[in-house]
Amino acid sequence: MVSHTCVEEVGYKSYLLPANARAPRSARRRSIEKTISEDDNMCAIDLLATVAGHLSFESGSSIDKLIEDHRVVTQKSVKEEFLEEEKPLMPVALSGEDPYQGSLSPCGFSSVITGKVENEADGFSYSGGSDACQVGSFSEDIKPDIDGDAVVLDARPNVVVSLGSSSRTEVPSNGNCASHGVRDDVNLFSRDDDENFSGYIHPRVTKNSLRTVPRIGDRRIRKILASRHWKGGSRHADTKPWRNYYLHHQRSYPIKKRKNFDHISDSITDDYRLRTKMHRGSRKGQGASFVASNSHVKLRIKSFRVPELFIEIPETATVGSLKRMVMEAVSTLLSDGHRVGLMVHGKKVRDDNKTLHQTGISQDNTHLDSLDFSLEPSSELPQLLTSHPSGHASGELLPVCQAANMDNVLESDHHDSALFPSDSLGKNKVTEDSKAVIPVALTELASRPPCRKLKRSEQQQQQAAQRRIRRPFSVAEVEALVQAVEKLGTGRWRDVKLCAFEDADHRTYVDLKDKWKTLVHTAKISPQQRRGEPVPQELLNRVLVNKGMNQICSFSSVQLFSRSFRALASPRSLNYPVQSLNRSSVRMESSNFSSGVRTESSVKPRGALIVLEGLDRSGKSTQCAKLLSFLEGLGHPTELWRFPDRETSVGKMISAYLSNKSQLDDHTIHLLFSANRWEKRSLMEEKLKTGTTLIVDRYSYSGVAFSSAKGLDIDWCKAPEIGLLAPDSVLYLDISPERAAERGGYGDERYERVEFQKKVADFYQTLRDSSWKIINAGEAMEEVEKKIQEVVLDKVKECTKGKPLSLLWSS
DNA sequence: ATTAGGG
DNA sequence: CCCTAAT
Repeated sequence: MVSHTCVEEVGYKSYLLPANARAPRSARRRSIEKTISEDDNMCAIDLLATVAGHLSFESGSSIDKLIEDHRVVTQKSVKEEFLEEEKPLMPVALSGEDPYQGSLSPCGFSSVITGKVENEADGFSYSGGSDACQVGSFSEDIKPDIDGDAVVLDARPNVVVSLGSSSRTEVPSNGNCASHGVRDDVNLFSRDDDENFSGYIHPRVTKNSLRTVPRIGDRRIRKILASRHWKGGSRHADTKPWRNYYLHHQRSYPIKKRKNFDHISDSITDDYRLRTKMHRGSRKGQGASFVASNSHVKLRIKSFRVPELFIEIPETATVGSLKRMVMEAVSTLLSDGHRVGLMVHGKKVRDDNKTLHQTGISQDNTHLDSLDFSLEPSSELPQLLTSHPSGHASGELLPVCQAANMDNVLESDHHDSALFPSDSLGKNKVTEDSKAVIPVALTELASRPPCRKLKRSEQQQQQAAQRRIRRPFSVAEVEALVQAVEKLGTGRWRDVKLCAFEDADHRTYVDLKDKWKTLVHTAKISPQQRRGEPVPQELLNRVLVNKGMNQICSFSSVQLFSRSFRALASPRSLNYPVQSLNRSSVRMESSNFSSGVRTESSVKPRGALIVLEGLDRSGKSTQCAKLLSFLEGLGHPTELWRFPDRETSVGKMISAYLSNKSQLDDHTIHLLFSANRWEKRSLMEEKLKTGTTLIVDRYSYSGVAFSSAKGLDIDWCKAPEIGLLAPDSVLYLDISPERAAERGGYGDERYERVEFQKKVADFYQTLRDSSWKIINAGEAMEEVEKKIQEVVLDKVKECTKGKPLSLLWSS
């Protein structure tokens, strides 16, 4: 019909609509079977269908013919450049002024109807305005005018044709006659919408339906501000042949619909769907008002936004062809995997699994106007329905569908589809009705084609089924997780899962990853800010120690460990070059440990080695975490370490011992603790030399003090520690054993523990040296924190200035 | 299928 | 916990 120019030439992408896109809309009645359970798409489709119907009508060609035409066009592949223009609104035939009422009453939705009516009335008014124009365009009357003018939208790219009134404005190029003509018509149209709708669209059916059932089905398309730009067009273009319309930017146009209460509308939609073959969704009710009784929410969608369409078409093209193009474009859009987007209070709701209630859509407090439906480009096809193919709840559906009301159905569809009150237009589109028009069965609509599905219902189901329940991690789980991460590092969640949570089906590796993420966060914040079951600080510190650890790191550690271990065994190997760590920051150090320590350190700024010591429960771990945050907050490279480091080979032995899985002689375990520090020595030196400050939770002093308290000779205990890096500062958190015991954690052997701790405290005293700073740990946590910060900041500055590293007890 | 991030 | 992009 219309010659099409290639859009491509223009530089746009031309899309051909799939021939199948439009199916003949022969079927008028909506058979349940036909209806496919679909989601949003369906709704949209329905709307489109309606629109299409109108268009075809206007063109005067029979539907079939239209279809044919479309095909032809498609095949020709024509690429025409058109700007699209408008879009038809679908006038929905309304009988009388209050079609709704008429229709409703039969259905029993009178109340609803009423509400709607008003709304619609509003809508009408709109239509009367500029918006109306578009509508008018559809009418045959208008055609002539349009044709004459030749709607040429223009070749320029990005011309947007808006269906709505606004569109006109936007389309400057045309602006002329055509537009004007259109407008005038529009007004007319709006009036006649109902009649036109019924008549035109469904000529056959129309007759009866009109009379008998007043439906409402008008829709207007308005242009809404385009808030979204998709690229969908291009995307689609690549993969699918489309019509010649551009979807560059799409804007959404809200289409207003009226409810169709009569069959006709439904049938139409159904037919359309069939035609288009799009089906996936079941139908949805049409604009609906919602009311909800029970826990059902009823929605009425008056309009929804569709993406913006760009069309290029030669001036010589006929209006009819233009309309067809638009129609096809719309159909294609709908069929091409677009889905309905939902916005609640301006916030986009992406989680299809959420329940309406969770989303804030509830019968009582929902302001329907706060809901916006829109068509969105979706890479994926409709995904929804598929999940629950089998609809269970047929019961409700059937009744609804059948009895009912197409209207209801339609409305539902609309909802799903997208209604959307554009901001400009649309807020009020959705209104609440006092009554529930459609009882939506939660059940699905699914498999069958229940006439309509409510998205909501679907969502609810899905949601219920999919949203997993929250299962807070227990301390034991956290420990297992921490242990696994210490072993495997981060970045291997699959392995972590297999390693520590193989039996916990409800913990996916993603969950573990997420938990780790939250643990790291938790460890960084102050205990006061934490919620939920408190996780032992000890574990959190281990989290901090291991955060960001990856396989590479662990590997390095192992290597370093081996090296240092060898070094320990035979001093000869001390000059073993430090292998470059995986990290680029680490440079190869050719110097051997000892020389490096003594001489090279002064050359460049280095990190400080800060050690926190103290009795159990003195607050070391907590303060370590705070100090870490503090230094990191200053932008100072800092890491938190702790001994024993259970990650190493020796560390595992220590772990086994500590967990009573192995019995070791006190001397043996002491040496293991010492070896554990030695295996980390080289890495420690690397870190310090490369500017990283290390905060170490327990160090040689603890080892010596505890072992000595057990009865070992203190000098013997110190021997293996000789040669380790000496801390730049030792912060001793001083607290009396009794006081520490009051903090809990000593369990039943309180007395024993206290006595032992006293011994430990005594040995600590003998180990004091100039690097020590005694901090009164009995003070408020904040005070302690503050004092520590002062001391550490000082030390860090000294080290930055080149304070040389020294060795422990070497001289 | 996993991972890494953002929500 | 979910969702998604990237791998």
